[in-house]
Amino acid sequence: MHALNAFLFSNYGRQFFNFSFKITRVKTVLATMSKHKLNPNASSDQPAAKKGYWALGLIDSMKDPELRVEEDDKVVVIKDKFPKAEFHFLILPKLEISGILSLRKEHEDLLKHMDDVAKNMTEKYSHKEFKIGYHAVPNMQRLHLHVISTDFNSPCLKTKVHWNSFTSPFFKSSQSIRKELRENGKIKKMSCEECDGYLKRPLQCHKCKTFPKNMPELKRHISTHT
DNA sequence: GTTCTAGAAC
DNA sequence: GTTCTAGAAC
Repeated sequence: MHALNAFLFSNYGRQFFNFSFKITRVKTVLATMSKHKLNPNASSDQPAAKKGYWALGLIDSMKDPELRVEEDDKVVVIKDKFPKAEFHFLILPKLEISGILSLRKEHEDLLKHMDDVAKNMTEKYSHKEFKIGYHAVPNMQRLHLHVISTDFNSPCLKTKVHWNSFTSPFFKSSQSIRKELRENGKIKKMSCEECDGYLKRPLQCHKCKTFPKNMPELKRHISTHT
């Protein structure tokens, strides 16, 4: 027993566990790859293979009964796994649409339906104010509409990018996306420069003209608005 | 998307 | 010395 303990806490022991941990990760990635059987012909804003297999996480989350809130024949509503506010839902179509850049005229009705489902969710929590929209450049594969309460009170809200992704023009309202699709038949890609500008811009309160100097200060500040 | 952490900022 | 963030790794 002493010998085992000595091994576990020795450098060799640590290295052994590090190694087996890495092997486990490789196995997980391989399992994910075979499970999703990535279709090379599927339309995609940016292939998951290019980003990493974590980008497929939403497709698994849709099936997770722990996260699933409700569904109908066209969409699934889930709780965001790392909510950035007290209420943070995602509405995902059952149809395989990788993201907003894959949207076409034929999806107009689906988007209206997603919007209706979103509004219906907010009515359940009518004491709260919500934002309903899409990230201009999402990291996760599969179209998802964010329904998020504007308290932004959550331990998962940690970084400037988190904040700006919901409070700058990087967050495109469902209304504006639907309008663009209606008028142009597709959604124009936001340039990397424009994205970066929004995501890296200085912190600004979403309700007043306060510019907190860092995240802890921002979180203290926004708590005064509730 | 998150986690981890080096080094910047305080 | 501690807090905070940005960037790499996953």
